Amino acid sequence: MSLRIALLGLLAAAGPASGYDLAKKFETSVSHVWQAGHSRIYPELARMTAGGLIAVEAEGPRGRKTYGITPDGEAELRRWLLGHTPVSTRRDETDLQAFLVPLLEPDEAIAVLRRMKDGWERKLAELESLQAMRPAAENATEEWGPGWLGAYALDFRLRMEQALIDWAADTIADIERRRPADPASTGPAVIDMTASPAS
Amino acid sequence: MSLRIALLGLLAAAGPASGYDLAKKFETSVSHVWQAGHSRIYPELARMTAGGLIAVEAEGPRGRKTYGITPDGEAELRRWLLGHTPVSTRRDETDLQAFLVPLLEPDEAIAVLRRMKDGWERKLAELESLQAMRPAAENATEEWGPGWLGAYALDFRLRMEQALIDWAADTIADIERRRPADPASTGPAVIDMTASPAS
DNA sequence: GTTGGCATGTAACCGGTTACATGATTTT
DNA sequence: AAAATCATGTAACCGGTTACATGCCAAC
Repeated sequence: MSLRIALLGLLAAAGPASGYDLAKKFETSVSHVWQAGHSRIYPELARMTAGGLIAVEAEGPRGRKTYGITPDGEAELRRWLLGHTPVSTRRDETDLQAFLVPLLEPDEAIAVLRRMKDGWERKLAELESLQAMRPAAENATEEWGPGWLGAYALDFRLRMEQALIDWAADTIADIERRRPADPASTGPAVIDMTASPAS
Repeated sequence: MSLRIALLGLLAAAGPASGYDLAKKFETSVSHVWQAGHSRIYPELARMTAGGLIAVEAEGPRGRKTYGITPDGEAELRRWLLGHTPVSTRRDETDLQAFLVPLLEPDEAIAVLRRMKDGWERKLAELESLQAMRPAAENATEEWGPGWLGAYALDFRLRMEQALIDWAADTIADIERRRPADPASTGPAVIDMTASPAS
């Protein structure tokens, strides 16, 4: 259902668009928040048209179909936004890596965490440059409205990246603090299972 | 591939277990980080056994099969943890909601954000109580090892929840600041599309 | 006239969820 | 004897990814 909502949201906020347009928006603006390829978008648009949530408003050159949101579609979108309790089915590989990283030797764990941190820092820089690009009007006194779409989400993502970076830094520091000072103990890189034979 | 890694990780950290045991661990300890139902776990265990990553170590009462990780399995796990660059395919409905919330009227948006914040605060409290329950030994001077599994992940999740709560609080404040003071402008609850007809 | 971007779609596959299905053992 | 829990599996469905397939139009 979420792809449907994302599409309705884009049509509501930015006006009529074709499947191609929407796919490109998913690649650019929305990509930090949701991803979808055209191969899922086209069938979904067809189903939504059949369901009366959107309608073909115009047909263009290369078989281009421009879709617009219908009142039914707006109602559906509103219902979701107002009534939907977000079921947070987190399934990010990063979480899993955070969970399993203690299985590695300290030096290895630190190396892995450094790599993760580097990636997040690059991502953060990218998002910050995006934020800097936003027109000043949006940062100032402009009134509430669809133009704001994305500003809060960007802030949201920025905070997430920052939290990830902080976690990595603190975890690296913690491992270094605990690491046995004896260099000989940095032994063979094998998972040690003897310490906890059972749960 | 990630379910496979999660299963290998559990077997490496906590020793041999049955599919049933693993499914229960997914419900409890791992659930904050990764979810999987038994209907995916059993076939995956079968495939991993066929691939030599795990092996049936014992058979119990009700057809119970206890699996243990093999050297090949450990190697696979290590390879993933060391070499895997996390492809962060975030697809959390919360992100989407953050993105679309400006489509609502200020009052509505605030109500939605408050609800989200409440949920995260409950989750945070739950995680904090989990953290408090951890044996003191783990917080002190214990050496690096598989016993640490979960402590960093818990910290990770705590930081995420806190960042979400902060974002919601600041966003609510921002909307309130911008909201037109005139009560009459809190008009019909319809998505206004006139302000931005095209991207 | 050829390259590149516009534009739409389908098919195979993969991983996850929900529901179906069965039966053994232990506890009350 | 009944209920709860242990324990394993399969099937239908759904959503997403990758790859396949086609063709139009504009620019160089």
